Amino acid sequence: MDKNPRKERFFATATQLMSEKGYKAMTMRELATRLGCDKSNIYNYTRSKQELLDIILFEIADKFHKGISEIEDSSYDAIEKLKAVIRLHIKLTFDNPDKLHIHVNDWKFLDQDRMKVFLRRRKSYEKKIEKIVELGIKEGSMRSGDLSFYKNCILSSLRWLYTSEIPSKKNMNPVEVEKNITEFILNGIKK
Amino acid sequence: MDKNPRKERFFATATQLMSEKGYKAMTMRELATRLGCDKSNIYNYTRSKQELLDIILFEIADKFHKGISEIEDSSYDAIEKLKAVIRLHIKLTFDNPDKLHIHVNDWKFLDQDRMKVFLRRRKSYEKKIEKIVELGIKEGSMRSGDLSFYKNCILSSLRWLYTSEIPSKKNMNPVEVEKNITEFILNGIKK
DNA sequence: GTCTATATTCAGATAGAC
DNA sequence: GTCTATCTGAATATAGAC
Repeated sequence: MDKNPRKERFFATATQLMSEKGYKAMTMRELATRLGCDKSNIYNYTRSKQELLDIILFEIADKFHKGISEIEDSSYDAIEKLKAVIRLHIKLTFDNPDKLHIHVNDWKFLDQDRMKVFLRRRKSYEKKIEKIVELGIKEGSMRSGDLSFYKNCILSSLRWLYTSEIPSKKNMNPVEVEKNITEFILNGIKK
Repeated sequence: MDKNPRKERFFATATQLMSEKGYKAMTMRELATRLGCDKSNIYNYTRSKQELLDIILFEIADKFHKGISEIEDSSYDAIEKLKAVIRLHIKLTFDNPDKLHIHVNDWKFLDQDRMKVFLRRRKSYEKKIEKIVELGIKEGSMRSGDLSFYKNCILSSLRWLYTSEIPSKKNMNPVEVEKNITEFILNGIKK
């Protein structure tokens, strides 16, 4: 993204700290300490704490949007589309564990206007998931039922990847995780 | 619980506000405003904001502990035990949506010692879930696989009930929800 | 870019009168 | 139990010298 290594280090550190503490509990003072500089220096890299949050949240939101749009436009059948959604989540999670954590926990601290935009995009994303399930039911490959309910179950099943503690993911193999989660969402736990 | 109606109203309001805003973002000032009194009055009902959080978290933790222990000690087979766990979650969620929300989001704001206790209990709860899956695999009723992975998938599938917005639950029927979630966890989405 | 110093706001909590 | 007044600390952010 940014080729400036100072700025990169700043954003990496800020993201990690915000993920650990949560937006409200993270302080610019603590961030400065971790960076090894004075608090005032932070404002060389960002205008405000709000802006920091905004950048992280919308970067991830954009990646989800782009990913789901490509899946939607593909010629896959519903099951293949669902598998691709799972793959998308796994990839984004393993590439940006801290950002995903912030994405799911701290959106409510955006200021009013930006939050509206954010929630509109999230809604749009969820609608596309429901469309896939709807297609699956029509194709006869998925159990019929309430679309919103299935959407919640699917997204929820993927969510523990980024709500759980980060260290636990360190020695996990993304390909293996993808296989197992796909199996769980498609077939459940019963033999 | 408490027969004092003033105190009950206080705790109900505090719980609701803490669930809405999150522990850090909730202020005693705002709580006072919502109660229609001065901020200093709050300290007639609780010693501190910390204590408030502590009470809510451990009340719910105890209910989970009691519930899972009863299930563990039953003569049910693994599938029936898993169904009972799902039922337990649904019941607790519909009875105390705000407390469950706090339980999952704000435990990290407990102070060190109490957090240790809290996490130890949570770990113990999760172990009991894994034991059930282990039993299911042994009985041949559940697909074999990593126990911790299944535990995460199961708990995650139940979690959207209390992370999602409260109003959306208003017109849901707990019995219907239980049936659908059970079906999803056991058999997945594929037909 | 780095610092010191500071402005401003707001938080949790307490003292003490009624 | 209720209030007013206040203490104390900590937060975000900025000004300005080097």
